[in-house]
Amino acid sequence: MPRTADHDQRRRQIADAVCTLISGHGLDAVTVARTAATAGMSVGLVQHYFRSKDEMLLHAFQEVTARIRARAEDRIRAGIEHRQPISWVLAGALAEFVPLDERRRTEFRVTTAFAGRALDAPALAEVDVATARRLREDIARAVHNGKECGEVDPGLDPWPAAVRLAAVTEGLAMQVHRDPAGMNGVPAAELTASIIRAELAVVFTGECRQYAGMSGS
Amino acid sequence: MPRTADHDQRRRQIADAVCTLISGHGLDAVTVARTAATAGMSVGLVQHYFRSKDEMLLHAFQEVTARIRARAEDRIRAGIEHRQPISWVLAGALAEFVPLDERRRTEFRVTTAFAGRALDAPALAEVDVATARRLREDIARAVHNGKECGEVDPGLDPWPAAVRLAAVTEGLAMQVHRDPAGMNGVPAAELTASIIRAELAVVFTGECRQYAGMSGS
DNA sequence: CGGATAACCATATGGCCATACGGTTTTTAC
DNA sequence: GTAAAAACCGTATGGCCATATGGTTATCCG
Repeated sequence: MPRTADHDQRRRQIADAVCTLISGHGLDAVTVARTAATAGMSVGLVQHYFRSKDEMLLHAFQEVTARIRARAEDRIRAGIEHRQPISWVLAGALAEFVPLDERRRTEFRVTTAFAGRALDAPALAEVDVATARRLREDIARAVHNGKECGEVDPGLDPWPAAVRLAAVTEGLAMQVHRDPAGMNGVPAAELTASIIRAELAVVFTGECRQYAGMSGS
Repeated sequence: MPRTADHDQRRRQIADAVCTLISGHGLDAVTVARTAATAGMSVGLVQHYFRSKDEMLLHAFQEVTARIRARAEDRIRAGIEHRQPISWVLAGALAEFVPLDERRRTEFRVTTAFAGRALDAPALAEVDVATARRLREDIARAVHNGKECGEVDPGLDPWPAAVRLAAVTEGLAMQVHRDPAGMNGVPAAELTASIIRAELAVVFTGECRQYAGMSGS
């Protein structure tokens, strides 16, 4: 009987506006009024879809992390279809987190801003922790699968390796964020590629003798 | 002729209050009034020492980064005096940045909060960038000195190695921050030590045949 | 002693923001 | 066609905050 609208689409629209504002002027510049204006709607409508500002921010955070994760998974799926070695696929997926172009830069700014606020906002912190854990699990699974393909030494424990790879990726993202032009004459993209490659070479020591696979437990 | 007070001490006192507030309740909880109360003084006095809130925050950020750096340098100096291998000394210095105890946890929270705000505060960003650059320079110098001691292959370029070591350290700090208890049954301290050790082993491949030294260009 | 100067204080002010609230419009079911 | 429910709007309100301002107090020099 009632008038109807696409709830999820509206909420995504608002989340987009939040991200635009954060990326452009920082998390402190995000007010409900400004978000509504950016999204092209009224303050009241934003309130209609989110009980409070905190709820709105939480949803935006979940939205952006989900989007990044989806991109990484797409890359992995594509790599598998093209029968690339796992280490290649993983290198590409990890590079998704390093702010090397405008899109990734925007995402990095948004997630970093949220991570900063997560320091004293348990709901945001939970998203942050869960996201990081999932990434580690994905990496560990890739390493595990690498064993079956002969790319990884069967005796290697995937977990410390996953923590390590997640750490370099995240740290590298910070470095590139601070010096987008690169360091000591080396462009950021090359630096990133070489460091990730080197780091993966420590784990993926064997040749690939099967096609790549990332799925399965 | 005038009444006199220790300017720098007062400013440090205020910076301490800011850090206490950030660590306890986040950067958003830092107001001039609350800072004054925490520092045990009036709002007017804080204004007397800082023209604006931004100036106050900037000084607090500089203060805390300087303090952390001083601690790392102390560690290095002590290591040199005890004739430890450079890789040992460096391992200890890098571990200073990982939030493994309450003091480091507090510092990590404060610097991370500032790093988040630095996304749209050029003055803070400058401090952040400069701090990171200095750390890389210190690491690169250590690697360079490692060559003269025979711990490092003379053909190795210290710069990518320094970026890489800085990246793992920073990334590891994030991981430990999110999972202070450790991951997959491995305590955070052990995980940290083993990863830093492994990472350093890639660079410091030789035996130490001289006493350690970190100074010099 | 006196006055200049810095240290220090309490309050006023003006702006911004999250949220509350009362309303109008549109759709659909019957 | 009408009633109900949701979509949507604009404004009011109350709180909080940075900063401005007009003071008082202590110290020291001459």
